[in-house]
Amino acid sequence: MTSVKSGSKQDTRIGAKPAVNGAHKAAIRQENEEQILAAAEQVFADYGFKGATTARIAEIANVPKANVHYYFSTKEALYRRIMEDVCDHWLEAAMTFDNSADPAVILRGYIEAKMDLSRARPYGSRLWAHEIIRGAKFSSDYISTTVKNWLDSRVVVIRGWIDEGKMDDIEPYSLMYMIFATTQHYADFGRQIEIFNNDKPLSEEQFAEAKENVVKIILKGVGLN
Amino acid sequence: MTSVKSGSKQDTRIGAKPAVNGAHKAAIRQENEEQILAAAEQVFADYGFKGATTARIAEIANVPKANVHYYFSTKEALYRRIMEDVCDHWLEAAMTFDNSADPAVILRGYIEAKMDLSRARPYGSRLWAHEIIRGAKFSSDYISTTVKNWLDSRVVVIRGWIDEGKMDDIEPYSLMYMIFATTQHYADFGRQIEIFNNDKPLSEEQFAEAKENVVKIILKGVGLN
DNA sequence: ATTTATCTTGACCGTTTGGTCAGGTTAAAA
DNA sequence: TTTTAACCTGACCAAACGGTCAAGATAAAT
Repeated sequence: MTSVKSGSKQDTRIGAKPAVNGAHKAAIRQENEEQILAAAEQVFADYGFKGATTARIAEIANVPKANVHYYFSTKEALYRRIMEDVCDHWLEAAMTFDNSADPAVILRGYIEAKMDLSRARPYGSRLWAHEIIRGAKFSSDYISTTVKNWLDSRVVVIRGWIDEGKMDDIEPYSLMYMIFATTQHYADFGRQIEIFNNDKPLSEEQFAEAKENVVKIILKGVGLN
Repeated sequence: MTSVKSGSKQDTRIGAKPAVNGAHKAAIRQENEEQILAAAEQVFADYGFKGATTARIAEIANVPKANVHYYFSTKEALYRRIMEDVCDHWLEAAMTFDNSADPAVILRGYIEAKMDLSRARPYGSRLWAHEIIRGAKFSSDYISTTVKNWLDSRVVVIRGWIDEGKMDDIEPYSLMYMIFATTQHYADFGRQIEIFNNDKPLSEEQFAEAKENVVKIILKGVGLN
């Protein structure tokens, strides 16, 4: 980790100065923000908004607490910023649920995308879980607009499939909730699964098998293929 | 609510005194403990162990904060006590998953029992979610013994069904995780579902339909019936 | 009627919390 | 080289935190 950041001692390395147009300062800012954001995502995911402390975030980010407040005015501002990131990633996965292909292909793709997201960014999933469990105090607007609009449009697509006789007559909301629940479970309850798995995280093979099983049960369960 | 509890003023009601053998004192203790436990379950479910405050618990239980500490020595003792209750209720639902009947009947019964528990005691489910998300710091022993033993024994039962050709060859752990996830989702993410449902909690009819859909998808998904 | 055991609670304590700030360092611009 | 703008942080603060306690109130036992 050859940090761009210089310590409190003067940096005398050759080439440590100019670059172009204040690139050094910009790099410092970017690196510090990233470190703080990553630490905050983890701490908020572990303890929720109320339970998380700025001191712990600073400790994990490896910066003094005052520096956290230099980059993010308040704990709430930091939390909101991370929620935005989480939502952006969720939207990305949502985009894989288009309506341009075979229902089975689309559902498989969406389930796999969500499970991969669960594995790649478990902290984001857990943060979302905290947020909803607590009553969605910061994100009810986002859910009742962006997410709900997306969900409702997918429900229409699914109802279309049902009307065309491509799948069983299943209430689409129930199906979508099931997909949400199952895919996020592998992140949110990852610790529990780990304990059941003899205190070892799921290997890549185990996770791939789990993914395939989830796809298989759901697709067959709604009469696809 | 004709409280047994007398205020700070003297209680001069006829019949307010003896009962039998200190029954009044016992009733006071029971009522206060119940009120505190109910309040604590809610507050811990909302904020997790770290985020919850004894002041908030006292406020909701409608007793002075010092009284909370009179009945439960520490915040942690109170938390552990509630976790025990939650585990007891989980065990009750687990018992419905016996191995004495038809696989479809057993699975249906277990799924319905877990969903009913989700609806009847959403706070317990959310508290469990907090506990696991944070890393099961208080309950990893319980999970790695009681819960794991139960789960492993159910996995054996399911493998038996598969060997007998009664259902598809599905990894039993994947199936059980799916049931855990989906049934608990209706409690843990109840707020999200409520928002999707036009800001109204699911009615009894809606919930019954959801339950039936979950059962239908999973049973068909694993090739039962 | 008196004693004893339990219940009640305002006031308090040491610690942790989110947040501030003055005074310093460093890098870029002039 | 000097100036300026951005970055850094130890020390600090008021509020909130978990927990304690002495003194009083109430109910059961004697």
